[in-house]
Amino acid sequence: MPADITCLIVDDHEVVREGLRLSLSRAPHIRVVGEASDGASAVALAQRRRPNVVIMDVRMPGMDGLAATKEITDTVPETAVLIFTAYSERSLLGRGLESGARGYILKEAPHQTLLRAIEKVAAGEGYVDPALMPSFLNGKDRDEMLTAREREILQLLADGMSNADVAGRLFISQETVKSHVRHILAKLEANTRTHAVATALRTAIID
Amino acid sequence: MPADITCLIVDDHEVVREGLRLSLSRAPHIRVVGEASDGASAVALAQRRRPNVVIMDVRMPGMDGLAATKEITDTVPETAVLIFTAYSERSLLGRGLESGARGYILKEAPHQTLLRAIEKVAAGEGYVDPALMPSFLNGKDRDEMLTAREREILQLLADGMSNADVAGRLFISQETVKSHVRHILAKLEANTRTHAVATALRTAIID
DNA sequence: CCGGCTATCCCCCTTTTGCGGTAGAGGAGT
DNA sequence: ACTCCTCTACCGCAAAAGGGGGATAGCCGG
Repeated sequence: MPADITCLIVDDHEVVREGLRLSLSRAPHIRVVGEASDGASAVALAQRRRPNVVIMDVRMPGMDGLAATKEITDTVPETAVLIFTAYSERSLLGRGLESGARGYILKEAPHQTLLRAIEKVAAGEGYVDPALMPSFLNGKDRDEMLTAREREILQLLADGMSNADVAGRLFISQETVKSHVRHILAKLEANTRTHAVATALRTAIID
Repeated sequence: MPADITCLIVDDHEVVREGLRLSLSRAPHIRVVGEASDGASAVALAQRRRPNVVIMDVRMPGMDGLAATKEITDTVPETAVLIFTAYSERSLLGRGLESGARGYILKEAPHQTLLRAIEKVAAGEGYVDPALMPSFLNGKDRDEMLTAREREILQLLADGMSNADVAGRLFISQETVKSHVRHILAKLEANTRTHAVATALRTAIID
């Protein structure tokens, strides 16, 4: 019989932390050892408590869940991070796993599924929500197709910058920006930069 | 001593419903009489159970929280709707109240605050989360400044349509569309349509 | 060592967008 | 009745964006 699984809850919404606490309290072998409502305190708490699993939201004020995940997996390697997020952020799966997360589960998952995912990642295995597998396998995991540079440019477009503005900001030629934009449009199957930015915001490729 | 407050929970995330159930179970005078995970079943349940209060999320698959709110306040006038949503959707406040909601509270609110809000709306009073009052009073409640037509056009822009496309869709002249777009840009303080769409998506003016 | 990916840059051309000003018709409120 | 707002529509012009074609250099993995 294994020891208890220690668990850290990270989410900026009080009500979600309550819900998680309630769900986890039903599993006798899981113990919640802390809660955080933003990335920075999540990292600090993880380093102090060294839990087996961190249940991590992505969208949070200040340091977001992906940055916090990278920080935690770098400094507390024995801790497994399970990303816990909404369906609309499904395209973060790729970057989530890149940043060191061991699992990825949706907020709409029933709690039995959540408990199984926690056990899996605590045992050193990976877990990906079944609802995400189709898009993952089809390579429709859209943000994976964008390079870091392209995401960076797309982010600036979302802030209303023209090609010239972006070129100035990144110290590159305007022609280069146009080139990147054309690639972004092709990859996101968008006709206009506006459409590309909307798609990216909707699937949380940028924010 | 008043009778119990009956309450319906509407949110598409299992974990949020759990959290609400837990929070509300701590208040002896509040009784949860139902749960729904989308707008349509929320309306059906409200009509059958006729609760004192509906705690309503906004973003949901299918019928959203605003449409459900309008439907409920139209058909079950004795029921008070309390909109319960995330900070990033703060600009929905105006439309929320328009659609008949009697209160508006943020998901990050501590549960005592939530309980107070429930009591207030059950008693026939209004409630607006204090965190939203500054933007409300300053008139920075951005989506209030956009007319219905402008929102409609902005929504189409977000789907990647050109002025000509929008004109065709709405059976109006392209010049008219340009006119609307200029007004939108001015109101949202955006330089480009892309910026306007990004702002609108970020503050949930459109989706 | 070579092929593929990435980032950079350049040309030309057409279409779209943004910005200025202007204005009538209809509705709501005072 | 009068005013304010909204939606509608037009003109012209300068800037920006989109689409096509290229090219070069670095870097990484087979």
